[in-house]
Order: sequence, then structure tokens, then C-alpha cells
Amino acid sequence: MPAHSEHNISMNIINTLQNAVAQAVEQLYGGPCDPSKVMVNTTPSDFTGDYSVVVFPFVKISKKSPDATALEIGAILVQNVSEITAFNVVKGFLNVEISAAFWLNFLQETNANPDFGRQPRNGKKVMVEFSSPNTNKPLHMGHIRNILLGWSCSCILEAVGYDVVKTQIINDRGVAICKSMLSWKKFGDGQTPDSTGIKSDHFVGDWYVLFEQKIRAEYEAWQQSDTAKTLLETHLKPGLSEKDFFKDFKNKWFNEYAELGAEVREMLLKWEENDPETLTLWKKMNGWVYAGFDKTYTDLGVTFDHLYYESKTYLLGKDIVEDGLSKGVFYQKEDGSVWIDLTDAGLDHKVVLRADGTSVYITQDLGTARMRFQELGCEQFVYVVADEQNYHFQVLFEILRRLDEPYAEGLHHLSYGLVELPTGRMKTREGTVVDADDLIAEVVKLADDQSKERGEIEGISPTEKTENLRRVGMGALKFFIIKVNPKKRMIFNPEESVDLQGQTGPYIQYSFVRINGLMQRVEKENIDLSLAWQYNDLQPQEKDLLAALHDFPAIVAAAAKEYDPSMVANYCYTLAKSYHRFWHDLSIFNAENLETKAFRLTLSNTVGKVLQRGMGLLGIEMPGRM
RNA sequence: GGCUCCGUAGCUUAAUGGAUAGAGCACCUGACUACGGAUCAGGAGGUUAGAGGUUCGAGUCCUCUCGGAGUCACCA
Repeated sequence: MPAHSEHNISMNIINTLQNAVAQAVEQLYGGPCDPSKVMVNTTPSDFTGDYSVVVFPFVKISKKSPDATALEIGAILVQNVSEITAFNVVKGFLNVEISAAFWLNFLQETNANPDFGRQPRNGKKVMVEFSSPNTNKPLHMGHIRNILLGWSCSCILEAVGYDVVKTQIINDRGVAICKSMLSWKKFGDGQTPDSTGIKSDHFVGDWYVLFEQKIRAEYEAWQQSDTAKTLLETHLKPGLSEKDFFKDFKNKWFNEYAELGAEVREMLLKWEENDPETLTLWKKMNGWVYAGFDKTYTDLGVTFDHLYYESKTYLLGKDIVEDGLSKGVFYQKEDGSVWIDLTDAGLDHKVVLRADGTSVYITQDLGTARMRFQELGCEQFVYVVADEQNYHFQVLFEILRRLDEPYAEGLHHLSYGLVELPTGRMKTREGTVVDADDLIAEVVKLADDQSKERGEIEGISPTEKTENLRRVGMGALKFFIIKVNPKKRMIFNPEESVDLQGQTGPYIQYSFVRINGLMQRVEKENIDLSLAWQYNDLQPQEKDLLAALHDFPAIVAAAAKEYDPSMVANYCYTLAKSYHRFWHDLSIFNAENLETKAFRLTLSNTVGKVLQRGMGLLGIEMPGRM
């Protein structure tokens, strides 16, 4: 154990530097200096030093040149901070070098700390809502992005101290599922997922697609009818083509003219009246969908703590409307509809209750929020929903604020960009969706093919091999999606699919596999690692790794604060990259002496653990071999 | 049209207002009789859409222009 181990070594070195700089500035120049405002970065590799302090902000108080200021601060730092061994100044940047003793001590503590990167429980409860599928069709690429974001965000929030409740609200009612139901009832001829061998959620989705085909055919036929022609003549405006007219007219037609449309509405009505036959059918088809979803969720490795069903929540929110009316937050129009005026918040007027007293989408969300608060006791809520609903959430949160809901300040919309294909948006009706199950199967097969080509993992048991390759495939897919900043729109090219080389999940997994190989040998040869702490010749590649390891807790904290898992993904990549370089440049098992060997093995071990933890936060598992 | 978001190398992308904008893919050239080559090193590729402004310092902040997306339902 290094001599100064009494020192609070677990304190972040960057905080130490910030405090010391602030103190030095106050001592030298008298002015107050907030330590948290002191900029400390890792020093770029072309300069000597480990960390760099930006001194430009201090020249106002020092009334000296940047270089002179840096020299003065540096002199004090090197005197006051035991971890600093030297400093230099380049163009107003103060570069400091950190002692080997600090790094050794840091490694020792980190390697022994199973909670490295985790923070103590903060006693706060946060709900994360994600996935939230419709039950009329299987999950697709867009859901995958949503699910991975929700899952990794949950893991990250958990790591920084929250008690996390993972939920989804399942949209199990409405016109869409009725379309599947009606279609199956009319044309299904008693077929089932079992009788056809089709995965059960896909089975239900197929009937939805069939319905859409039928309705399109009906519409096209109707357009030739006398009624349609008369309508066209009376409503066609100059500049509007016949085609555009019918495109715009489609909704109205569906609601007022279509035969299939009438049947769907009738079914929905029956459902709302609790018609036994309709409910039985509804339960049967939703049951099929859930069985299919379960399989996909299992493949993705996600679970939920609490499920909500729209069929049970869609009537909620009316009490809130009452409440808001009595508080004067809402106002009622003559026709009886209830509104809120949000124009002073840069938003618009928004209806919260229809004239006939039924609720709209946002009413339900208002009610659900309050119910969840009462039921789960969460003070924070994260909604993982695509950015096309940005405005909706602005309105929702603003209304909850005005209602003085106790959790109103803890609401967050984790908005992410839609996943699109090179040809544009995915459309179920046009069959241009990238199906989740297909994609999963494809990427696991890709990992399998690549593995065969390399032939590295012959000789392990088939089950172990399958599991490893599943992890590689899923790692590739998940990392591919999570590494991109959530708010960015994503274009997914199924042709090019997912890479396994370069900035990818498997690249990171591969560094773990290398380390895993080393550790197995350590165990087998019973190597004594305690000599590591006598090592005293730190190489740049080793310092890179140590500094990267040191960053981990701050990265997790920042990712939680920003609700941005891509920060963790990029961190893992950088760490793995440094490790590959370290591996290439330096000998580990064949190191010059036993201290060096023990140190490099311990360093490798710690890198492996942090990589595993970091990837774990993204829902990515590490293979033992690949 | 109003409001919101986005525009970084051929493509995918990184960069709490800080040093010469950092990676990956694709392309070219190299590297183990050594711990696993899904690796490593090097080359080429950028007026960060454009123009002003603030700042010691701007991809990042402000204004305008251009281009793209989303939204503006008593739909969900």
C-alpha cells in the first residue's frame, strides 16, 4: 500500500484539482473562485501531462498574461497537492502530471470495489415508461430503439442511486386491434398461430395487414361509384387533383361510407359495451400478441416491473378535469367542452374534454400520471417516446404544472428521433417495416457466420457457443443503436445491416474476451498479483487506461443527468480502444519482470470489470469467447 | 404559414465555450515463428450548410439566409 493511503484517495482527482486551483486563485489574487467552474480536461496526447487546467478565466483577476498566471497557479499546486509531481505551461494551458503513487492506489481501490461507478441509494423513486406497443402488430425497429433507450436509461438511473420502476403502457384497445379482430373473424376461418405455425404476434399483425388491403380495395372500388363521382364534382377545387382529393377524403370516407369501417366501429362499440363475444375474441387475440411480445422481450433481455393497460386507463382523467375547472386552470365552452389556455407559455389552447363529455388522449395521460404517483409513489417520471410527440409532452407537463401536481417538476420526456429507412419512414400498411424478430435473428446469424470463418471457438460446448454468439449478435445490434445520441434521427439501412468491426459492440466484447483469456490463465497458473503495487514505471498506454477508468463514475453520472446512454456507449468504446492499443504495444504475460506482469494483469482485470459494467448499463452482455 | 428540432469527411458519427474538430466504415500502405488479427500503426479524405455578431477563444451562444424533419385534430 502506498505511503499516503490515509489521504482520501477515493475522491475524484478532478475535484481535487478544481478545489486546489480555486484555493490558489483566491490566495494569489484575492477574488472568489467557484471550484465547480474550474475547467479541468485530460491533456491531449501531444503534450506532456495528465490533466490540463484552463487558466484564461483567471486572467481578469490576476491582471497578468495567461502564461504568467498559469505559472503562478502551477507553482502553488505542485506545492499543495501531493498527487501532483510536475507541471508545465503551454499557450495558457496549465498541464499537471499526476504521481504514480496516486494511480497505483487508485487502481488498487478500484479493482477491489464491486460498486465502482455506482452511487449510494438516494431514496428517490423514478418511473421509466418505454416500449408501449400497440397490440395489433409485432414489434419493429422503432420499438427496439425505444426499448433499448428505456432499458439502458433505467439501468443508468439505478446506478446513480434511484429506485427505478420500469413500466410500459400497452395500447390494447381501440380501432387498430378491432381491425385485426374483425379481419380474423371475417376471413380467418378458425386459423390459429398453432395451426399455421406463425409466431403469434405476427399472426395477429397479418390480419391487420389484410384488413388494410381489403379496405384499400373497397375504397378504390367506391371511387368509381356514383356517390363518389357526385362528391368529387361538388367538392373538387381548382389546383386539387382527383387523387389528392381522395387522399384527403379517406378518413371521412372510412367513418361515413365504408362498409368495413362501419363494421369496425360497431365492433369497437360492442367492446365498449362489454359484449361477451367481442371481449372473448379480444382477449384471445391480445393473448396471442402478448405471447409473441414476451419472446421478443426475452430476446432483447428486458423486463418490466409494472404493466399498464390502456383498456383500464383510457377513461381516467375526468376527476382531473373537475379539479382543474374548480381551480380555474381549465375553462368550459358553451358547448360543454373543456379547454386550457396555454398561450402565455408559448403554446396553444388545448381541449381536455370533448363536448360530449368523453376524454381525449391527453386527458388519459393526465389521469395516468396522477394514478401512478398515488400508486407507485414516484416523484420522477421519464417517458421514452419518439420526438413526433414533443409538443404533446410540452403541453402535458405544462398542464400538470398548472394543476400543481406534486411530481410536476420531476417529469421528463426522453425524446428520440424516429428510425427511418433509406426509402423514408417505415409504414406497416405498406409493409416497409424492419421487423424486430427478423432483425434479431439476422444479426445473431451474422455473428455465427463470422465466427465460423474465424474458427476461434471450436471445441466448446454447443450451448456455450450458441450463448456466446447470441451475445455477440445482440451486442452488435444494441451497440449500433445505443451509440447514437437519442435525439438524432436514425437512418437504418437493412442492406448494410450491422457491423461487427470497428466502432461496434463486438469490438468492445473482444477486448473483454482477451482479458478473460488472461484471467483464466492467471487462475490456472495461480499467479500472485500482489506484486503489482511495487510497479513503478508507468507507461503512457497504462496511464491512458487509468485515466479512462477514473472517468467512469463521472460518465455514468453525466449520462444519468442527460438521460443519454450514448455517452456510456462511447465511453466503453474509448476504453476498449485504449486497451487494444495497450495490448498491442506492451507485453503482459511476457513482461520484463514480475511486478510489471502483476500490474498489467491487474490493470487488465479492472478494465474488464469496468467494460462489463459499462456495457451492462446498456443491456449488453459479455461473451467469454467469441 | 406559426412553433420546435436538426445540418460536422463519400457514408455513420464524437466533441460540459478551450490547444491542430476526434473516431468508425469504405479506399490505399504496413504490423506477430510472442498473451486470440472481430486487433494495431500509417496515408488520403473537413471553409463544422452559408453570412454576420458576442468572446482572449465558437461546431457549440445570438441574428439572418438556405436545406431537411416534426408538429400545429373534440386521432391516438
